Amino acid sequence: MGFNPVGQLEAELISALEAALDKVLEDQAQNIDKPEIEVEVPREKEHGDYATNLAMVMAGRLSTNPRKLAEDLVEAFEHELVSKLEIAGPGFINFYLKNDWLYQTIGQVISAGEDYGQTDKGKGEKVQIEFVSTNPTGPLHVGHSRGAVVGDVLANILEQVNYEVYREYLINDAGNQMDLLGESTYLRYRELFGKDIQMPENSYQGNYIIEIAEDLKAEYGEKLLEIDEKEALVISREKAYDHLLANIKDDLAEFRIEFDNWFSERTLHDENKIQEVIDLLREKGYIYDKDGAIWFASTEFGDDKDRVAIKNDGSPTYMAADMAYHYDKLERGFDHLINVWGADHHGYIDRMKAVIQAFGYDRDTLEIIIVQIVTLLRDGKKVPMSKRAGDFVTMREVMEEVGRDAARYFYTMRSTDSHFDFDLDLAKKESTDNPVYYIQYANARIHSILDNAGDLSSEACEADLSLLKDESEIDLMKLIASYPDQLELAADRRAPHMIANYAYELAGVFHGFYNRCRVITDDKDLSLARLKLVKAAKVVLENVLRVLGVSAPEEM
RNA sequence: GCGCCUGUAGCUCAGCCUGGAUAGAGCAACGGACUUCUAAUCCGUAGGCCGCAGGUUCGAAUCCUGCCAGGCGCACCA
Repeated sequence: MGFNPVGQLEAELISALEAALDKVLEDQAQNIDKPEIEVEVPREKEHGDYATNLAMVMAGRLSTNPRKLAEDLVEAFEHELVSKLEIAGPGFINFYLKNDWLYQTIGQVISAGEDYGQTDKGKGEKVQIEFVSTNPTGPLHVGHSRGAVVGDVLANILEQVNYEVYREYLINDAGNQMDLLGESTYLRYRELFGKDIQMPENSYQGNYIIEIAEDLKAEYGEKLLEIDEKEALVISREKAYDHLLANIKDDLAEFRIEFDNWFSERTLHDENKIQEVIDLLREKGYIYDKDGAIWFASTEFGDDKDRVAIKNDGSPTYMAADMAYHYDKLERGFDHLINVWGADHHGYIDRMKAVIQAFGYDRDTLEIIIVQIVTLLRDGKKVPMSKRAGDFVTMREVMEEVGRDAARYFYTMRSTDSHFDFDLDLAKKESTDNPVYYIQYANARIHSILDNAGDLSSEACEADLSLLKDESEIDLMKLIASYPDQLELAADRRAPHMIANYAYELAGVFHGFYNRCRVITDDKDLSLARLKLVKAAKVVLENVLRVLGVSAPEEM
């Protein structure tokens, strides 16, 4: 575990540069602070495989000419993989590498197979990631889908680089939203028997409520009209709850999203956890009484204002339940907590971090990832989604309209910071415009090549890769080699879209290679070498698609 | 009013955290490539005061400040 060819190469270049710098400084008998040395891949290919600005940074400190310093550094530099050094521009040092490291890497990629991409960056750190966590009061809609996919893919990425990831869904199954759900269902039930009903202003009015009411009718007949209304409301609520939660679970499962734990908020109430947490915080001095309510002094930790935990009617706020829930998380021994929230909850961050601090943990133990809103586009126009009950597009509808693969890819491909315009027409298109098909088509082409190669492909492992010299071959090898590094970066930045973009780029480079370099030719040695490269590309493409949760069809 | 996100090519977006050389990609437009492993592909052309104004720096799309515009929030709702 821990195979990251690009990361390793960069580390080697940096230490070789450091050695060169030491040599130069010693010659000049200088004693000066050394900067953090960095190498980067230049934008322009003409600037080599890597470049460093070290000479320019140091020149300032030594008050010397950067180009002169660069010359000294180049003179002192030594690394077996570097074929050529060049000084350019205001004092950049450009590195040109021998291809050997690529040839070596390709072999390692094939042996690693589906493990390729795994590194030890996370060192087994235990991370809990909580996402989706919607009320079971209706089906998941498009707004939830983005958070669902982002959370899932982020979890996959973290797992790849050896974080021990635990996925959790908090079921908000307590409080007055649930009661309202029960009431809405019961009213619809009464309506089925011809009773006049008046749906309250803020009730749930989607058609799915009527379906649940019909289930109730089928199961209980008129019985719920006859019994005590309180009891009937509870039965209605529980029926709706079971039904809707099952729906949510089905939808997510079909979207290839699985959780390690479904945490019921009710258990916190039933097991008196909320009171326990309030007592604990009161002991610490962060709880006080005012205006008949019980307050949490979140301003002690940077929140805008203090927050009510127990209302003056004696019932806990959602905040109180969340406090108890997060205390429970912390007590379970995770090293780090990540919550994926919709943009409409960003105002909640400070108070939740205050909670974490009040419990005596570092506020950064809890990390909130905010996912910006989604707009659906059809025919280039926004699909209207009013907040009026029932008037929204569900996650299932989108999934069924564009397919799971496209839906998952689209929800992943943009930075979570950006508002996202989901172009339904594009996602459905089976053509070059659609990034999902573009990527999957690359995979299908790989399979086609391997099929055509027949027995030849089994000999490919022994191939002499030094025959691979075409620019498109080198580009492909480089991109393949960078996969573990990309995963580490995406994990670090909590940026699943980087991996979606990587997959797209990989497919693009592969298509370029495919068009330029015919794999199976009369030249057997070259054919074998290219087959080996194709096999490595297959490994990475399949791995990255697995991380994205997108299928890799063998033919299209 | 306060907080968070966004503003980069006609459109959709990368790049910004960690400053670097001529700012990238896809779509749309235009021009090319199929007797060849899948043309669902590839190659090329054109397209930019990186929202505006200051500042820091040898160097700013990137860092800092102010402003403008759009979005989302600012409950004893969840």
